[in-house]
Amino acid sequence: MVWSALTDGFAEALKRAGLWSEGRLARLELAIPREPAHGDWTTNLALLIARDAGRPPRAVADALVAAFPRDPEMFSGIDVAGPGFINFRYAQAFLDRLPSRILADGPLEAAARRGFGCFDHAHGLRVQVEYVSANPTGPLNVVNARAAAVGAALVRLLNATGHSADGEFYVNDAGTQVDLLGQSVAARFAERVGIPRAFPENGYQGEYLHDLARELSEREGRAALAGDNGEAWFRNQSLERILDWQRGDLAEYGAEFARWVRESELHARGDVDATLEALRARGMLYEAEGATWVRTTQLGDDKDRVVVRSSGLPTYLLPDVAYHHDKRARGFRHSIDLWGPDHHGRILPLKAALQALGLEPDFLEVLIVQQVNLLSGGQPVKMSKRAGEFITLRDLMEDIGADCAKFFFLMRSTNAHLDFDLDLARRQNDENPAYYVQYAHARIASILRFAAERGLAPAQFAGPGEPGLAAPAEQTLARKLAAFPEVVRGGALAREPHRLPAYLQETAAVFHRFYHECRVVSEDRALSLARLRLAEATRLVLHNGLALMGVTAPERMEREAEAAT
RNA sequence: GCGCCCGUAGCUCAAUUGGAUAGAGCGUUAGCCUCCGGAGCUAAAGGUUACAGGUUCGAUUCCUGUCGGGCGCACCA
Repeated sequence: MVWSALTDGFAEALKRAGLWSEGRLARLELAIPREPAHGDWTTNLALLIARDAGRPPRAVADALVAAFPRDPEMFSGIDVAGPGFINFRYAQAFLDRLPSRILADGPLEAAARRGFGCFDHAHGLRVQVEYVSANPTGPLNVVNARAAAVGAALVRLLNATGHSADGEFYVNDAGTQVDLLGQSVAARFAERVGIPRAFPENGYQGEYLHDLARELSEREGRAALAGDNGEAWFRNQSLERILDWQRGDLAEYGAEFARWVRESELHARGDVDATLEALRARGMLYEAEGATWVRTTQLGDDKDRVVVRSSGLPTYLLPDVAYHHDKRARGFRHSIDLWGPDHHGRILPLKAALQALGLEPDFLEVLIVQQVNLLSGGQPVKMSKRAGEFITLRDLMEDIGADCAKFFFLMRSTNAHLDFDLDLARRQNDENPAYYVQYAHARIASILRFAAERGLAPAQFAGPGEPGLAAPAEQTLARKLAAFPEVVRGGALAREPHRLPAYLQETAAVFHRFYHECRVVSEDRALSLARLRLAEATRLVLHNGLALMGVTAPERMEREAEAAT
């Protein structure tokens, strides 16, 4: 892989040039320049260490270039440019061999850390990604859908880059929200069977409450209503059913979770109490106004937080701390949590409380998944959370399909608001970027079928006389394919899955250009085989990129009912 | 009032963590199907990166302030 060759090369070059230090190598940043004239790879290392080395940037760059170990099979040119950039240019032989190497690496399987695009950057670092974690009080909404797409993609990206990452879903099945659910369903049920019962203030609204009430057995429900703890029965019955809905929808959507952890487990196991005592033992608690507080201000929070209310019940914070402590105890070295936009106020308190418990300051990383505005006909789709009327994950899957939904959610950076154009997503034509990428994949599959009918397959070689990739469109495409591992590495490192769809759209565009300029299957057998391998390598890269996004890569695509018009 | 996110082409968004001449899609305009899938391609037009300062070799990116939009600021989650 090019990235590791460059990294190793600079370690060697720094030593040979008498400029070695661990810290300088750590500052090495390799990038693929957007301007082709600046080569295929570039680094500003000389600019960064010039001051420290006491020499002008260009002199440092010249020294590094002179000392850089040459591999003519990989790079034909290493140049110093501008104020001191070092630019690398691929050798023709490297580009010619690239398709074969990509095909040898094969399909990407993130969980197995295998395939073209994977590289062991992290040596199995245990990372946990907690995402969605919706309350079990209703169907999953569009922000949940966005979080599901992003979280699942992050898990795959992390595994592809040598982390050992698991997805996890935290179920808030204790506390006031699910109690309120129980009260709401109990009231709806009572309504159904003709027993007067007040609907709770701020109770949950929406059609699904009636569905739940209908599903619950009239016999058991009536008995439960009569008992003292009727609401607990309704709460438990309802949240299990809602959890089943959520699990089913997420599985269908392709978001996988290694574990579903319940808040109630933490209470039952004594983890919450143990956390409280651990905080107390560390001198981080105090009593005031009848409540128990944790000294988070000592660790960067703007106020201390209540962990046990004057009623004796814990606030949300305590089980949250217990949960994250449990993650650490299970061997995860890092936790990436995806939270909704209305929860950013919880970041500082939780981080501070975890430190109060002795966890590393950077153990927890929180990504905010920003809100989604659904647009239809250029207008926002009206949703009323109060009335329980909103578009659900299931609605989205039925309307535009899981592939398209995931592609759209992953197109934008996670922490920016997203305007989701439903009309565009519904369109099955070239304006829809999801189809654009999938179409390129299907088109290549079609070319391969066409070639196979003529006895040509990418695995065949014409022999020593086989031509290289000479046409500009071929070279542009090969260079684009070579960039894929770096997109995966950068996307994982920056937690930015949106780089994948952007790259795939570019790759598809470059392929289409190649297709128009270069006839793949022709009378020239040797040339046909070389181009067929390039096309197949492109198909594999598109497949691998889509796989990281959780989007299918179809062999064929047919439009729905358009011939009729 | 305080905190977080955002402000880039008519619209929706990128810009490789501070890099070299700010790029795509949609929309607009003008073209390309005897040939491997036209769900495709080519070209044109479109910008004082909200505004004003600052930091340095270099700023869309970092800092300060102003303006505008969103979300928080509980002994709910």
